[in-house]
Amino acid sequence: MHVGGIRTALFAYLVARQASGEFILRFEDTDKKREVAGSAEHLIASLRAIGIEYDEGPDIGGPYAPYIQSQRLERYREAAQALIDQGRAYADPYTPEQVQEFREAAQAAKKPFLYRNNRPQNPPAWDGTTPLRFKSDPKPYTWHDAVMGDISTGPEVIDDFILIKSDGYPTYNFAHIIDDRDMRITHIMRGQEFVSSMPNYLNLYEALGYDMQHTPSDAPQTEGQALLPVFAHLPHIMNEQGNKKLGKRDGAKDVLDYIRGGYLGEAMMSFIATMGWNDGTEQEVFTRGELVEKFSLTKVQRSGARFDEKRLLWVNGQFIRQLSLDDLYTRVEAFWPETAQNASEEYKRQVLALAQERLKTLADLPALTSYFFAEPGEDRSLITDNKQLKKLEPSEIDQLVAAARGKLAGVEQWDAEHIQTALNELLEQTGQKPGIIFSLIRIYTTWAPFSPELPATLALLGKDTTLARLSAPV
RNA sequence: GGCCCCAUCUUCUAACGGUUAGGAAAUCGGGUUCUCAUCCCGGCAAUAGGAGUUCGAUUCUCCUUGGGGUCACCA
Repeated sequence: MHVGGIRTALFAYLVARQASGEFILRFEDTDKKREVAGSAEHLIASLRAIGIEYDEGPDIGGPYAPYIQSQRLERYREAAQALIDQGRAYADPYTPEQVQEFREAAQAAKKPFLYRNNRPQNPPAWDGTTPLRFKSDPKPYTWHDAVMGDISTGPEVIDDFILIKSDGYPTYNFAHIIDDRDMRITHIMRGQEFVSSMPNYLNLYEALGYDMQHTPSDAPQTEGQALLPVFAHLPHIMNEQGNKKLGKRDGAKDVLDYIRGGYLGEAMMSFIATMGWNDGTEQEVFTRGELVEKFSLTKVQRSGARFDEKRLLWVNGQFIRQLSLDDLYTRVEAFWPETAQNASEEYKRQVLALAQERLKTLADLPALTSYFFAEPGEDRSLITDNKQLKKLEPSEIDQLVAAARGKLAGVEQWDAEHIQTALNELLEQTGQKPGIIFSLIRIYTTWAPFSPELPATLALLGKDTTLARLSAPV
């Protein structure tokens, strides 16, 4: 489940929460040929990881169970039969090859394909082994979309689409409408690609006896007649090149990949919500509570947004820094370097406190902290590439390191404050700049390209380790 | 090709018809006793083009161009 799909779910979730409504999860598993084992569990895990909770669903049940379309076939058959009885559905007598011929003929004539141009005069009774088609009533429609605004189309886009496939399963086009009615769905949010199907859906809603003038938001639910749900079609999230909608094939990572890669669920939620939505102020990151409070479909962008991973990285850093140390500690559990295995919890918490403002993702932890848990490997290039240190003779370096060791050995109370004092005295005694002496100590004790502030680092490393690393043979 | 939707910095975006067109990311400078990060300050950078309406258009209308979607026994 990539960010595009998650965003659709997120917006629906936010609208539901804001209205104190229910957000329900329904599996639309009517394409048995393309079903992927494990995808249901994966999808649920993705929703949970981002922090989207549903109130009714396949695994938790609810008043309109089952929430799995393959278990509701009887409902679709009943609804289909009602349509047949009304004369609004009929058996498709053609073979797939014949339909394909119609399609190619339309293409050759440079016209859009419409099945109804070949609608059979006297279709056979439907026996369930052929597709069942909707007998459309082509007409123009104008409707309101909560995101796109008012949209109009002509009769030429309405066709006799398939209600039930020859394998007995309904199409999405049919099943979702029946389920939505059964489950009293008030809001439909989905990708923009469904806009072009809307006229067909509207035609079916009308055949089903819907009140075409009102929606649940402007009219009370009436017993006899179903009301049209609110429609909100969301613009696509584009790939980073911006030339097509984001999909797995363009390397769109699964949201769980981001979680595994050290991204916070709430950072993902904030980032995803602000792709195509903002509250009109200059606020850049939002907590879930703020999103529920401030989200509005009317402020959703109508144009597609590109997926900008750099911005996600920044948002993630923002959230990491806002976490309490306790909270952060529980979240980084799986990200410690292996060498931290035997370290005490207290020690790890202190290391984490120093690393917190440097973490862009939780996965950065090992690179930032390894020298706190194991002897670092010497990397002389840190000295030879340093524009101040490379001017020094090796003997000068040895003298300065020895002086530092001697000074630090005399520190009685080993904490950041006393180390700082000793370091300042060392500066005076050697007459060297911080850029020389501090760099040297930092490099000898960590052998890392960067590390937290020196006094805190040494304090945490401990006196013995600090002195030992400063006396290592060069 | 028909139909539908869209169009502000590189990117995400703000702007009741009246603003030096704002913020954020990225990037480039500077500051915070060493590095990295944080934080702060500053720089760079946009209304696709053309008509029209209006005293005045990023904003309203039309055309052009560009982009996306769709035209499945997929959703």
